[in-house]
Amino acid sequence: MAGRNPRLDDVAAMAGVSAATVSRYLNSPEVVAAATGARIREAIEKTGYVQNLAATALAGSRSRMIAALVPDIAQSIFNDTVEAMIDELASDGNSVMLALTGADNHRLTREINMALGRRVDAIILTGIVSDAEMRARLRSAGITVIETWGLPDDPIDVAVGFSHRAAGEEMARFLRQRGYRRPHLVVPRSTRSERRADGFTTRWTHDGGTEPTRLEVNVPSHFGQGRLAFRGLADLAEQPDVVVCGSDWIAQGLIVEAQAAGIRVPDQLAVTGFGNLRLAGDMRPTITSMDVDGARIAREVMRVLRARAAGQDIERRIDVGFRVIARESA
Amino acid sequence: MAGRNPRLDDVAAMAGVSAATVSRYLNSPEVVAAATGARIREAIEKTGYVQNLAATALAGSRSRMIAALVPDIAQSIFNDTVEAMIDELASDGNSVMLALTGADNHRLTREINMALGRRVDAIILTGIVSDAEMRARLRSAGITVIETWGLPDDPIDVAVGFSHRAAGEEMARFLRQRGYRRPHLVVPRSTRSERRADGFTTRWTHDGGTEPTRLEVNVPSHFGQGRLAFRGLADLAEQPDVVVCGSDWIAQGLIVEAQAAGIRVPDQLAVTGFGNLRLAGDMRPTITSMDVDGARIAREVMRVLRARAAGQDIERRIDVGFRVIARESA
DNA sequence: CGGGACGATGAAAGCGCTTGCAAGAAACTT
DNA sequence: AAGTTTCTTGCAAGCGCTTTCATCGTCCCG
Repeated sequence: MAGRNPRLDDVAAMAGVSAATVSRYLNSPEVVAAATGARIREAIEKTGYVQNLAATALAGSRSRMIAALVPDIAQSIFNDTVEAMIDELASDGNSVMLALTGADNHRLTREINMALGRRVDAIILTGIVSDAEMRARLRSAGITVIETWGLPDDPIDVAVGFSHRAAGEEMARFLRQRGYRRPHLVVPRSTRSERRADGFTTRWTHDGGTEPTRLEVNVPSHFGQGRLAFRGLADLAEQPDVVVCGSDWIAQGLIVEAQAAGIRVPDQLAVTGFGNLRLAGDMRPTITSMDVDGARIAREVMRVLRARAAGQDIERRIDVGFRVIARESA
Repeated sequence: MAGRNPRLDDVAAMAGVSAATVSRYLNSPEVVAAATGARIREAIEKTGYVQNLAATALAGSRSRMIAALVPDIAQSIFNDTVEAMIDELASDGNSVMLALTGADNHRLTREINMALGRRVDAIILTGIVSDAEMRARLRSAGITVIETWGLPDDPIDVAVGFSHRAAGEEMARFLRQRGYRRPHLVVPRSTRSERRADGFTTRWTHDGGTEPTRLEVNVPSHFGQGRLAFRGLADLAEQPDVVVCGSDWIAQGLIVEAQAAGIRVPDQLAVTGFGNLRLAGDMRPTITSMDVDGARIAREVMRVLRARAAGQDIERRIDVGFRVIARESA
């Protein structure tokens, strides 16, 4: 074993047992005799042995790797969820392959293939896989596939999320009840945001309101887009009394810009965000937002994963809901 | 091949060649004859073959997996760098194992072991590995280890970053030159931030200033801590004329809170941040900050990785520098 | 037209681990 | 004391790929 990494054999030889026994000790210590276990432990210590997990994955049925695909992490509403999941997965002894899919389909496809190639135990998706062929492949891959944040009618395997359309409707109901008349929507170009905006519009007009005006902004959404959105208001024929933003960052930027222009929020212009990020409660004024419990999503994902690992059945659609957090800005 | 994933053999059989040839086609298409290649391509298509990368890693010398260890991603100054790196690595055909180490050493150790076990080709660290034994293990692991953001005198392998001490000194110089007299430091409890604060203090007092007051805040730093920091000012015996914040988020929170209290920034109180996040340029007033080119760090990391893959030599300490971005807030 | 060079391919030996099967030892039973 | 169980452990056959070495044509040149 000079010059190379110690292997199972080396440990076995030193402990005076076979490789099989060492393997058993590693995977289920309780099946080897206590005395033998002690010798093995000592040998591992002495050799500095580190199990080669590539070999383990190949020989065994599980890789203990989970792929998480997210659009981005630079500034993302998903980060809390992703962070919580990675934490939990790590303490269960898994590794997480994080892949960024951006907005385009091509990268999603590439990363799914990569994950499949690595024989991950599960794939956690954020964002929608629209390609039918890919959905079929994932479905037949024989691994756990969890779609998060959205809640499709027919998930690939399991979905953990909420209805974005319903969330939009709820916001419309809330603002209408507060007496606002003329909402303006700032909508990031993502399927989810658009769905919320559609839900809002449907509900608003259904309740007798006039069709809300709408401004589309690029993803990922950030502070600066809120500023742009504020300037965009000048172009509108009629001024809105409330701006419904697709994210808290946009709301934050819009508020700061409005204040700089001497406009009082919410007296002269109300603003709502989405995501209930920490900053929403910290801004002055505090931002009315829509809360989605990212940590809850992470917990449910873990529950699914653990149930699957234990061979138990699990529901296919898990609704974590949402709720409006009424604060000062609207 | 009924009921199981297609293997190299299946493809080989269908294409009428040996497994070795298919393997060659996969790894260096140019060495197999064009006609053979076409047949193989077709067979891959038909079988829906996906290379088992666990087996590839075991048989070959590389795993094409890179481990990236970061303290957190929920709200982190490193995210831009991490995102850029993951992107680049993916387009080079690598997978990224992302692990969160938090503030405590225990998780760092666990995740390094996991990475070593997976036989990753390289480990990219953010944050300092202080444990001498772990440094030794990493050093002797025979893989590329890149420490980022910091710039230790004696890197484990390669370091890409800048001197936090020097950055602190530079900020002191800058503020002194602007005529400020009484700085107050808001310092997140991380080695890097503390080093910058120390650099600031050293330089400031060396130049004849009085020792700056200092408030420590928890990591990860965020908006809300800026608000707390502002309230903390009331407890100071003498009011500062400039608050030097450990991050742009803190600066942002502090500014918003100060404005809510009717204090004009920077006339009555100047504020500086760190990181030059997008929001720093977007706030009103815009925030004077310290720019570290996260994308540049990512690029340099990639350069190191590619040089190593090509067997070339590379310098051990790569200084990406920093610079003060003077804006309205100070 | 013989011989060396070269290009394309196959055979087979691993890479380091897991796991089904079987056997030996030890502990109970009757 | 012989027959059963129950524990422990070893043997050996993979898991699906890569890679060295050897083989077999072809092509080119003198």
